[in-house]
Amino acid sequence: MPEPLILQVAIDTPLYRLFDYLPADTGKPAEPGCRVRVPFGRTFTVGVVMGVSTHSDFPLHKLKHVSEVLDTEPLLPPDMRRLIHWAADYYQHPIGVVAAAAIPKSLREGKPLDLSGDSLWQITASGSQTDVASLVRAPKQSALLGWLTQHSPADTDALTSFSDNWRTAMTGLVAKGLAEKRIQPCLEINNGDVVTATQLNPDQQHAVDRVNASLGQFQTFLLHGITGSGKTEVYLALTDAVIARGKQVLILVPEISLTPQLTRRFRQRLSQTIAALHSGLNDRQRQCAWGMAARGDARVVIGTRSALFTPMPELGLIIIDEEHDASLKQQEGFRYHARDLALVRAKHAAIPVVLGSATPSLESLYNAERGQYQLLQLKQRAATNARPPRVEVLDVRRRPLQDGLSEMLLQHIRNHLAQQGQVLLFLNRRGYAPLLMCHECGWTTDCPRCDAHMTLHQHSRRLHCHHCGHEKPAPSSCPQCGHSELWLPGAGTERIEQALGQHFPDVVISRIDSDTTRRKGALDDKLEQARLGEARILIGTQILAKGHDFPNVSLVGILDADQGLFSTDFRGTENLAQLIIQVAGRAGRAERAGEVFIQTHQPDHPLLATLLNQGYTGFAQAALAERRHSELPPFSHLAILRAEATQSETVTDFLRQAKNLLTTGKVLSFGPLPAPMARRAGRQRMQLVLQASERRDLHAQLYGWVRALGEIKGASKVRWSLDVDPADLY
DNA sequence: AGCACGCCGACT
DNA sequence: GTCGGCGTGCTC
Repeated sequence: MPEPLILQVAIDTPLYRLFDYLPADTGKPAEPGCRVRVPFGRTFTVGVVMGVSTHSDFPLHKLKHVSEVLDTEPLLPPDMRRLIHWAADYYQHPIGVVAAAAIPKSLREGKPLDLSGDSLWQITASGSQTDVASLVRAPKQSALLGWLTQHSPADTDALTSFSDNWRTAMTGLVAKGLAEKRIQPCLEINNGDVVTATQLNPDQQHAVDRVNASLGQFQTFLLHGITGSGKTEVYLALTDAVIARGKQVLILVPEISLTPQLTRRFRQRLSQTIAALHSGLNDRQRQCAWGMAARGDARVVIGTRSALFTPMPELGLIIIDEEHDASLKQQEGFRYHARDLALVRAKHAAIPVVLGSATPSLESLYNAERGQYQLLQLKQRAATNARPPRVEVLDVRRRPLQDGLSEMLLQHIRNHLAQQGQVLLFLNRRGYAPLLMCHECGWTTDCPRCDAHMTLHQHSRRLHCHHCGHEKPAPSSCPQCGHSELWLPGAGTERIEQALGQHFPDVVISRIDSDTTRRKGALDDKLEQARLGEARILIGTQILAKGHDFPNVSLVGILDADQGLFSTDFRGTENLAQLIIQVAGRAGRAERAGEVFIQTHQPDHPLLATLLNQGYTGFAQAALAERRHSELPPFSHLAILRAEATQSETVTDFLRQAKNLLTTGKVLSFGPLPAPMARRAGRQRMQLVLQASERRDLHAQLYGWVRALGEIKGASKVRWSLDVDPADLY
């Protein structure tokens, strides 16, 4: 009797194992990498075959049959399956959940891979010659034809915004030969002229040569290039070289809208099929781009974190832009770091990786220092006449701040505006004021569900909790003592915008934060307005710090550096230093040398001093020395068990038992400690921090420990998650 | 995570 | 009587 064939299937469920199935009754084979529909519990679900075997640990008579094989060709090639296994093991996350993260949603749901692209409708030659008024008997068609003369070709989104029921009219126009449907491939190819490459400067050329010399083997390069030094030119030259060898290139960028910008630049320069994977795509476009890369039709993929999981059969190079950026680490569920996984993928594929940044992470600098990575430096600004900005600390102690702005800073703003400069102000706090306080009795606007204040949003006269989303009308007098004078300490972007409007009534001010850019396309509009110089003062949050080019900005102001200086997190100062350098890099990118002003109550803070006197590298040296001294990453390895429940005793109990389940002295544990915001959205949050000197000791412990956690009594009342290599301790 | 079973309270 | 509250157990 032949041994039964057992299919090992990854299923999107929080269980740390594969599920064994018998082949489909139809006899259709399911190779590893194919999706299968399977009976699971009392329902059906879609899974991916990760392997086949001749035996199962599960009783044979209890095995069910696969109900349908969804792919004839493997959807996930062997290297992707290997990466999924590796990641599930490293992050101690259920393999089915990891596999699900590697596949676009529509494919995860079992739909066939559809590479047909978007539908576009366009006016035909006969349509453009037809007098719109001649369609008197069909007013809807007449109107649509008139609209099409202006908007052809139009996609479904555009047509829907014209009219909800355009399809009937369109069918009529198509029948009359006045309009036609065309399929737009989901990959755009540059049909126009290719912009010629600019001459690389010696630093750039050296970097390109070094990476080119390593093609075909695993090697990590840290490309440390000051802002404006032309990292993108290096990426373009490398991509060109790799494509010329018949290989594909994967480029990862941080979240928040940088993808379109970079994609545009690549399309202008390379007449290549480029797939962009960013948040603006719908499910269809996403799976189409993914599929084109998987077939090898797309030679370049540019995307955010999750694009790391795009199958690319001819992958020759991975580039991680802004490798220090926190958005490369997923902060919920499957908490992977795309940069770290990229290194694993590159190692398996025997190809080089380039990590680019003006402010590399301390981990990467340390790896470069000890020879793990090759350091490539770009020290010259690429644009010939650009000069580095002048940085000045504004000591705001004992000087009255009006709505968060010092008189010194206002004076500088006046000067720059008078000289036709553009001003960019950065404040990582949105809203009008971070809280309201009663001058009489000290009452504050505490969130009922969090250990946090509620922020006043003046425009809507409402209080918002930025941590749980709770909202209510802002009171006009104190609800506790009835006093009518409520004090508004501190300022957010909304308040700065209003104050600036009073100081500079004739100047266009643009506020760029998540409140003003919620509408789709609003961010792009605002960025365009800023680039063109229509808005003379820009005030914004984090969004403004990320790589956008504003050639006319001559003054950059960091309104509250104290926020970062007082951060309790071990990466707090690193993040602040990166932010200051990144934001400062927005100043004076064109012909004008810029000025950067940092408002602080801590002008003598050693971090600021080191950063300003010795630059980012000097700061990094000092910060690494501090990390070494306190045995923090990269000099030790951390994992956090985060847990929350409605009752704090439930959480403490759970974490205490978890701590008792640790079996080795090589892993130290700290806690249970309350999370920095102990109560959030009505739930009590605690954590247990694990620390080990050796990575392998930590991982040897995690495997059994994580599986034992679910067995803890009372665990079902606790929401817990493990974070390996946490980005922060929050 | 879903989903269903199961055993107690307040409704037509 | 039964609708539904969420505790508990299971998923090849």
